Amino acid sequence: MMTPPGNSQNNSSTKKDKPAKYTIIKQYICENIESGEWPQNAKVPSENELTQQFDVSRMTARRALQELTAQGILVRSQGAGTFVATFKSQSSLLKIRNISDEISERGHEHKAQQLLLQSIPITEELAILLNLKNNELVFYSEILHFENGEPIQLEQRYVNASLVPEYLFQNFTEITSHEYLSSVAPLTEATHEVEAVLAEQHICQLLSIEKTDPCLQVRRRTWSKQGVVSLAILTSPGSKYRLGSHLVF
Amino acid sequence: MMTPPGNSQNNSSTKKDKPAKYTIIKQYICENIESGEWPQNAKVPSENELTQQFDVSRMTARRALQELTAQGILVRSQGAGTFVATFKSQSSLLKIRNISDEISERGHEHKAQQLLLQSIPITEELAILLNLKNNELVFYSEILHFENGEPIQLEQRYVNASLVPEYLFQNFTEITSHEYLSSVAPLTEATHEVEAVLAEQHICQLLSIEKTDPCLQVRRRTWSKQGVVSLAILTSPGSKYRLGSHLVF
DNA sequence: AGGCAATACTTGTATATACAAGTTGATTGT
DNA sequence: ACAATCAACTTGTATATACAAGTATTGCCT
Repeated sequence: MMTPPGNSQNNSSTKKDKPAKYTIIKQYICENIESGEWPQNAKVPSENELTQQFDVSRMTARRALQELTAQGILVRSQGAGTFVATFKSQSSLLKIRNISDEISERGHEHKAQQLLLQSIPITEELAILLNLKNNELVFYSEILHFENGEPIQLEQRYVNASLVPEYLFQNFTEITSHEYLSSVAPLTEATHEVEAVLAEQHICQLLSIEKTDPCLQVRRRTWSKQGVVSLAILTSPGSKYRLGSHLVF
Repeated sequence: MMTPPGNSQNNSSTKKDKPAKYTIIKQYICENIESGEWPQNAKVPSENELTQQFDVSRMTARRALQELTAQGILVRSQGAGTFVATFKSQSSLLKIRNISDEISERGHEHKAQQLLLQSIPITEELAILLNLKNNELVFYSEILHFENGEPIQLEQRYVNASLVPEYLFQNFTEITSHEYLSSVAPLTEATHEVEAVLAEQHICQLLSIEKTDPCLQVRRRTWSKQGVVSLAILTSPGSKYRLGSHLVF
């Protein structure tokens, strides 16, 4: 009998084969991160150091670091070193931004992303929901277009201002509420907005978190010729669990 | 002025540096997939073939294939070859299953996952929601435990049966409704279930899809010592957009 | 024709090497 | 004291090689 593809999922609980060297190094790194030995932004051993510690070639040590980087656990910087990713660099906030890279990777030309950042009048409800004072909340929106003007994606984020590094603000263009609405209007209908606010309440319940819990909200809506695909995420930064997501075309 | 970390996000629209060789190969592969030249399950040129076509070393060709595999675009099988990933192998359904791999990768022992598959009485509402006849719907649940019994994750999936390959059924243990409820009871409270059903409606609105549209629903809830993190996804398989997500510890 | 073994091809792991390019800190000269 | 230069270290790209291990086909023998 021929085994159908995908059925060869050997139950990983009974793995007697000795693990590969790069796997051992990956586990070593993960254990140090999980135990708190290496906190956020901590420098992890360089390729050469791992080469000596584990008596492997540089390419083997490199593979471990590269795979953990692909998983978002580490961050590498040419010339500087490899570091434990921070919550921010692992969060949806940054992962969603990488969609821009994914698009260009597949050869599609797309306009430089249009970044809009502004303070908005905060409803009392929203302030309670995010457990924030007025000046601590930042509304952050981003639009991507293809070269022909076809909209790809609109993002709207309500973010705790203390989570946004100051230098990031310099890259944003502050616009008036009127400018924002006129640029977004072709994309989003008012009805959707209303529904989104309603859904907000119930997602909170679905997540089993109190409305007064501090949280990072990312709301995402993506357009295509076929229709609309959307995703809403609520992440509690207090927990050690990091919820990441990405969209693949 | 010192550049803060993360600010060195060179706008990828003005990249004059000639791309790396492995990048060119990646684009070549992506273009053939996007144009439909290489459909799902199509065999991609092997490492040796790419080596000759692009006049690079095997390791360079290999890197292109590996990175696209990490992105879920390709699927590799030792001895057989590299293939374009199918919708199923890219979908949330399979990606969520990989959480099990991620856990063991980080050195945590965990029990073999408990798989429960059963036909359930379908409410009329649910049948309309999924646009399915009675015998086409499959309820599929999965529970992960740590070795000490601490629950990690419960998944509940209502899936179009035609999307589930037949051979997959052989791996599942069919249990009675009573057995299921008794095993799930310690994990999920009734109140959460009620809220989930309510949220279902509003997520549908948030996604701007009709309730009669065929869709694949994945509902996920994850436990930790700190609290509960959960994610709900609705994907329209009719569109060419594939929505993937994963959870990182 | 059926079963079996050898073979060719594929991906997986691992090493060794070379140079390019970015970062950091120390040294040196003004 | 300041600035420029240099050296050391880091990651990025690329090649060449070797063997292990899984898959599929071919062809031989019964």
